[in-house]
Amino acid sequence: MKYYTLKENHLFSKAYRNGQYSGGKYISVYVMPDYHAARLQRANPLKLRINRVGFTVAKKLGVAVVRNRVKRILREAYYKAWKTLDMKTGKIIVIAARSAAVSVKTDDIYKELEAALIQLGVASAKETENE
RNA sequence: AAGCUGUGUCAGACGAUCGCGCGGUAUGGCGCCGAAAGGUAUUACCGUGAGGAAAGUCCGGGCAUCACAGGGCAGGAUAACGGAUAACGUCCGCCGAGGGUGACCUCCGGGAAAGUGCAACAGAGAUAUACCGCUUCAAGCGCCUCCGAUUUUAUUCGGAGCGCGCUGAGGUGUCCUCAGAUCGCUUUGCGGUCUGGGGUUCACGAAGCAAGGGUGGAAAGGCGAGGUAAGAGCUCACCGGCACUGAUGGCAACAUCAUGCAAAUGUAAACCCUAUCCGAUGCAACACCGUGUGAAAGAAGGGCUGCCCGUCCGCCCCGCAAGGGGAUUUCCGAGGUGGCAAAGAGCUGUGCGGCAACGCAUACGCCAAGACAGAUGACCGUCGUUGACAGAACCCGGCUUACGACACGGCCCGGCG
RNA sequence: GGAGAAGUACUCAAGCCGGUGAAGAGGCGCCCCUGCUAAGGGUGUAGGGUGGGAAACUGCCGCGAGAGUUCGAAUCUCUCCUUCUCCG
Repeated sequence: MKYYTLKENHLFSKAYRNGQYSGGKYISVYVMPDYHAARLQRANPLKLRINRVGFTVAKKLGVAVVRNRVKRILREAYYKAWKTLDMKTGKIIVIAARSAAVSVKTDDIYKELEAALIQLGVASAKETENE
């Protein structure tokens, strides 16, 4: 388990209202601190401290098949970021798709997500530290 | 070959890497989150993992709850006929009507001789009429013919005619023309939209008739002959229509033939009538757990949740009383678990029955998605390149809508034999 | 997921138990008022497509879309599309 899915609607609206924002051509990213991070860490059997992530795809983008596909690509991009970058934990992250994201590949989404996460101070590249 | 038409099948495949949901086995944990109920990893392996429409939510069921055998009213649905089905507004067959050269397709396709309503405008008249018209009779006028009188004749007067033609004022419409208002411009005249005046033409006595005229979606069937004062299904032939008439064929709708009839505008996707069917609410139902020392009603009522009847439950106990106790009913309740997935109105093959929908029998045949921010993706290679519409949410049967490719049958046209 | 409601001109809308021309208001144009503007008053066009005409004017289509019933549909019936509301 690499993240908890964010379910509560009030947390989504709180993230939109109070969170730090970074937007690109395909996605928008909102980040705010998770006040329940300590309790969730204790609840986790492995005592890991992980993020809560929400993926948002508006109905405007298309029918259910298209929306599901976009959501999968966003999730794939987050997995890749978790593996390759040095991520901070105990955050609430909301990743929202824009209409341009319907017809692009994973690499393009990932590049934008990486840039946004670094800009917001959530992640830093591992490779640069090693070099 | 092109076009059209009907039916059926598939829904890209294989391989490599990374990754996801669920189930099982092993591993691991016995902690943590929560008031409680309850929830929970990690890793490895194995199995499994969206559709023909999963969609629209338009019908029909299953299932669940409402204490419920039943009856009536209201309300709703369906509508040729026969079958299929758990059921249906679905499917099959068939009948009738309509469309197409044809294969074939389409039809909310009962009743307007039970009743009510509606049918604008136009038109003389809209479910019954008589404006024009045609014919007869009568009045007046004119003409014609005949007779009589007068007169030399012409002429004049009177009478007669199943003889011929015409019809005063007022009001209405048509056409022409004039004036005014207003608008436009190719601006001092034309055109458009209105209002008013004048002139011209035609018709208006009674009875009969409904052929002809034009209006309209619709004017008491069409056409020809006879018939008549003029006419008319008034009569007849042919065609058409109707029938709770008969015969034949068909289970039936119906078809054909015979016989009879002249009452018959359209509209029931207007009310309505007839026949058949339907309790309501939907998995956000509902059950259980948990939580509140919850709230309300309270000896009246409650209840299938539109109404009425029936049925059922309750209307109790202590006490002289005040009062107390218990029963009953209703409502709220964050959250969790179940409902929920595996197997049934299932699929496939074969045999039999049936025109078919489908049914019966059989195989030691096949089948295991299931969440709760909601699981199938990314990238690379090969197959010649590209894959349309599109994501299960309690479960089934249909319908409708969206849409790619392929196969098979058939029709039409042209050519050849 | 389920249950409903509505769609008429640029906007708000009436008409929706069928009948000639689809009300009305705002907005918009013009005039008056003012040195100018706003406000106010008066007045006019009422929107779109297409055909005739020089223009005034006028024919046809058009009430979310498409079929059907009817002589005739904004209105009745069916199927789609869009928007909104409620249940949690």
